[in-house]
Amino acid sequence: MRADARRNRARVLEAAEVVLARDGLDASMREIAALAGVGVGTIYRQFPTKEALYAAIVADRQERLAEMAAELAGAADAGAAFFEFFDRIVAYSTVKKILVDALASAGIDAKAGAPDIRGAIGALLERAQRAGAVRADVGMTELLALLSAACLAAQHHNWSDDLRARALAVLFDGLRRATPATGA
Amino acid sequence: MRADARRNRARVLEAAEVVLARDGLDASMREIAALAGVGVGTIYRQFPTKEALYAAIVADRQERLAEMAAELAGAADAGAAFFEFFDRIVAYSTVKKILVDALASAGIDAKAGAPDIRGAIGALLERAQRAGAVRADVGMTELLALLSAACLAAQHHNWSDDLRARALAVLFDGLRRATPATGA
DNA sequence: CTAGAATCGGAATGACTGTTCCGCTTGGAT
DNA sequence: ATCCAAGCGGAACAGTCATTCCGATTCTAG
Repeated sequence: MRADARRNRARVLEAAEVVLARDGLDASMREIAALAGVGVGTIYRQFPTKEALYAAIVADRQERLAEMAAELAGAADAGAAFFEFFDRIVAYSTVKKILVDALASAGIDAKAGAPDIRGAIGALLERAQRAGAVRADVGMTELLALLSAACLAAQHHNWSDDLRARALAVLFDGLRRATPATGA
Repeated sequence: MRADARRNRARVLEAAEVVLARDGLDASMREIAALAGVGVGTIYRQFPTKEALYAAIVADRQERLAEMAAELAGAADAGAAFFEFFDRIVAYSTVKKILVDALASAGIDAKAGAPDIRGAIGALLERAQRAGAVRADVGMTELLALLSAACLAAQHHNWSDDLRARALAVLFDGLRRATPATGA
């Protein structure tokens, strides 16, 4: 690979991340090319399609998520590990919008699969459920929906650490077990 | 107004709501027209622009939501009323955010004349807490944070009715009480 | 320095989009 | 039954988009 090609690849990725964060997934290739200071053809040499470009960015973010999960995978307290992972993702998402998009493609959008992330979260969930720390009737779909919900709100409203703690406390209580039937 | 025109207007509104909920902002007028079983020209006779069509749906939805809030304000079961209204708002938001964004980008203020949803849900919360259906240590701040989270996720991922029901079931259990000291 | 291959920019392509327009159809008052 | 304006469908227009393509440029091996 020629030196200028490698340099342009990096510039394109950097520009794409900026434009993606600002304009969402409707960002146009022309705009990314303009910000990177290259022609659109240059982008297509490295990334055959728009989805491929986004996938390259998302894959990087997902890798970092997986590392975070792996750290907690062998923790002694399965319940605490699960809830801490949840909390750390939400806290991090306040800073990184891209992470939210990564979660979207990993969990809810069944289109682009990310088995490593799903697997990592799934393992934490299953361990926590076996330990009795999380109710058994919660699946990956519901979990990712709620995790994504917290991330989106935290990012959108700039949740303070305090608000995050109180909001997640309520959510975590719901995740622990179904409310026993006690009227009302 | 001729009878067939009125009938087509209703069919267009119904179809537009379905398509917008499914495809988001990228929904095309052709597709709405196809689902409604009319030509695109028929839509433009009633709604001069795409934004006008969105505005009509927003107005229609807000009216229905305001009616429901008034209805639930005096319901016998304060807890059920609270949770039902919460659910309705989340369901409604899957459509509303899309529309509000579209209207905002067009410079139209969609919030003018909107019902005071914040005040409505505040009243419902207080009543539900007095009835013991919602834990007492949840304030409007936490409630709105969680409500916003659910709405944002529902918008962002186009939650199906089924997913919304299951995700909110967990959240509602968390809202009912702190983790029971005595398990079931 | 030179050749020639790798890489470039950006015009061209084709498939969309919202919107306009017009000849044909049809409701409903007479 | 007749009439005609209100209403209709969908082709046509102008713009966008992602993607392809190719002549011009630039890097680098020899």
